[in-house]
Amino acid sequence: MTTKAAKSEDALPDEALALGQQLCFAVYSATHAFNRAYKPLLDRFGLTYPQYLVLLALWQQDGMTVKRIGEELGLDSGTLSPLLKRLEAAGYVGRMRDPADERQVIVSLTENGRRLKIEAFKILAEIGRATGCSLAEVGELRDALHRLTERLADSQAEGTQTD
Amino acid sequence: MTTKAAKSEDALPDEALALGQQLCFAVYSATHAFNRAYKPLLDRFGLTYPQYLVLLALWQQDGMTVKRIGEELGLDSGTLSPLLKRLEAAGYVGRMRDPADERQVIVSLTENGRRLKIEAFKILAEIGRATGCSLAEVGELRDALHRLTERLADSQAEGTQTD
DNA sequence: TAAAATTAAATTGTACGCAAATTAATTTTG
DNA sequence: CAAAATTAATTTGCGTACAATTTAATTTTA
Repeated sequence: MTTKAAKSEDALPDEALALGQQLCFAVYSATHAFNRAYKPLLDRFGLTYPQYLVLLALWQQDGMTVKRIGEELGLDSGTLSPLLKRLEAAGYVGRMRDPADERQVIVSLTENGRRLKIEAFKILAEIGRATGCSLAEVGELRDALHRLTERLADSQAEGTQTD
Repeated sequence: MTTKAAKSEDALPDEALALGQQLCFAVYSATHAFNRAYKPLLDRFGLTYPQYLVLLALWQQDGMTVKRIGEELGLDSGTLSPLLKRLEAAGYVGRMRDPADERQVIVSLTENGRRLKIEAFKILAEIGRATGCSLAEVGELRDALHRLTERLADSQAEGTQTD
């Protein structure tokens, strides 16, 4: 009588809570695995992984504002402000107030920052090798994750509605 | 002559570096999306997501050592020690030195910690809804991520070899 | 068995990541 | 056009993460 779960309402078995069953934990673990894989490759340049993401964004489009970079990466200025200062101190980017709107700060690659792009292709290849995935597999998994991220964000937006 | 990329060696196009193309960034973004989705659900209990992961682990197997929990979650004692102190302060776990080996600290659920497990099923259901994935989809994506994580970890191990 | 090596946690220092408060500049609007 | 509202960055405070160091306990081994 006491052995079978409480309310039959959900009927979720105990194993449903196991870490290995959780998609969120699989994502969380993969993030850490990527971080560890990138670390030795980025250490040579004194970069952290989030800093590298900012450079990836700037290599595609130089001269973005802090806000724009935040939109690209899903980070807020509270995270980016100190990070960008470190990137500046490392000599990879410069920051200057937009003369047309002094509230905004424009972040631009330095010569060193631009030069680093060549190295990024090597890092990319190295990581690609480490994943052991075909381009097709990478593409599928990436797209599935993007859809997942989108749905999670959407459901957040719903919960925020003023009804 | 100057327009076409440098060494034909890799022949990776510029777009290969785009954030949207990166599997690592898709994983990174999904992690943040999960964190944001969990936050309002966990705030009610004064829990962070990593703290919740520790509870998930303890609900499966109570009374683990710090090291064992670290192996389950892929975290080291530098992260877990302060985290577990907060879980203790919140009244969800107790910590005590193993009398048989005073180096080890055994972490056990309190009555409140055990009670919370019921709520976890609701959180699980809520997140499941937010992902908008079928059980089959979740399973596939999760397994693909586990394989990816494994391969990344393996390639790390290789790089550490003393050859 | 005493010294050396190993092990488990905790601690320290650096860097995200985010919420909330602050500051400064620009828009809105009354 | 001046006050109010909004916006962009910065700052502050808290909680991960992780490397490196420290402390204490246990094993190894000499």
